[in-house]
Amino acid sequence: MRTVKRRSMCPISSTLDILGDKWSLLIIRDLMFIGKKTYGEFLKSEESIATNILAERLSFLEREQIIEKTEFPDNKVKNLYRLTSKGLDLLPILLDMIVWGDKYFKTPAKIKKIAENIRNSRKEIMDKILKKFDS
Amino acid sequence: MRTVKRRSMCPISSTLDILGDKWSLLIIRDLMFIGKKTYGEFLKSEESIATNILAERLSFLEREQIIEKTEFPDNKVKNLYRLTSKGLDLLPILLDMIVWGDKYFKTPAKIKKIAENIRNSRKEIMDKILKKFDS
DNA sequence: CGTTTTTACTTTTAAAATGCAAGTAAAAAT
DNA sequence: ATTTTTACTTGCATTTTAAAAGTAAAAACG
Repeated sequence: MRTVKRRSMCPISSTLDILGDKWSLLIIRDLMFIGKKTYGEFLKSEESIATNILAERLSFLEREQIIEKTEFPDNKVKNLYRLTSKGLDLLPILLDMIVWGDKYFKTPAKIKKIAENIRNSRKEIMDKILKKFDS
Repeated sequence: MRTVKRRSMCPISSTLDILGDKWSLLIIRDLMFIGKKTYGEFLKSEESIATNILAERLSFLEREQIIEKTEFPDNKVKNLYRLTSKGLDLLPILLDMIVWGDKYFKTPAKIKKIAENIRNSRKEIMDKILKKFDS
């Protein structure tokens, strides 16, 4: 089981201790923006995460209380993952990454529009996305 | 030599293709907030990066044009690293990580104040930091 | 009701990345 | 002339990641 050792008291360092890898924030992206909720859906993402890595990351993020796992209604084999408030608080970081990534990489026109929208109306976009997760 | 393969056209994924590890953003933190500029200074950071990893990351970030290396004035053996505008554009991400990390980890009082300051006056703080790098 | 399919993993093994310690080479300081 | 500083590189062990195959229980199907 993966354990977390904080390398220092620095908040940036500690954030990276948990999220500093190539996959964790993609899972959170899928939950935050794409509406994915199950293991099988995460597995189908374009970036092709390996199944053992996905399993390890999901259980780690759950242990860190960034996501939580619940049962799917009327189905005992399917599980439903969702962001906790701690996970939802990562929204600003993801939005900044969209803006930065869009500026320095070639992206589809659709994404360019989203990035511009974030640059112009960050607060409104944040509220709109968070509203979807109101419980 | 480390090469970058984009896993997808997603800007978040592409950002992580470059910065999705435990060290790169700490080097950028040292440049952005701590005023470090040389190999030896980065090496002394509290998080104890290994010397070969530091060397690899510096050359990778240079190749990605996030930092640039110049000669130290009046010293042929010392090098001076600095952020490019592409590197400076990572400031929002780092600020968000300070806020998130501070919220969910125990941090020194000094950092708590900085995090609150970022939450209340994000724009002003950004301008202030960027002004230091005006060239 | 029996068989197939779906779902969510786990296991195995190979490859790559990271970490640690020691070594190097040129310039600067003494 | 010798020592120290600076910026790395090299070799090797350990850890992490990746790819592929396997498992087990529930659900769907005929």
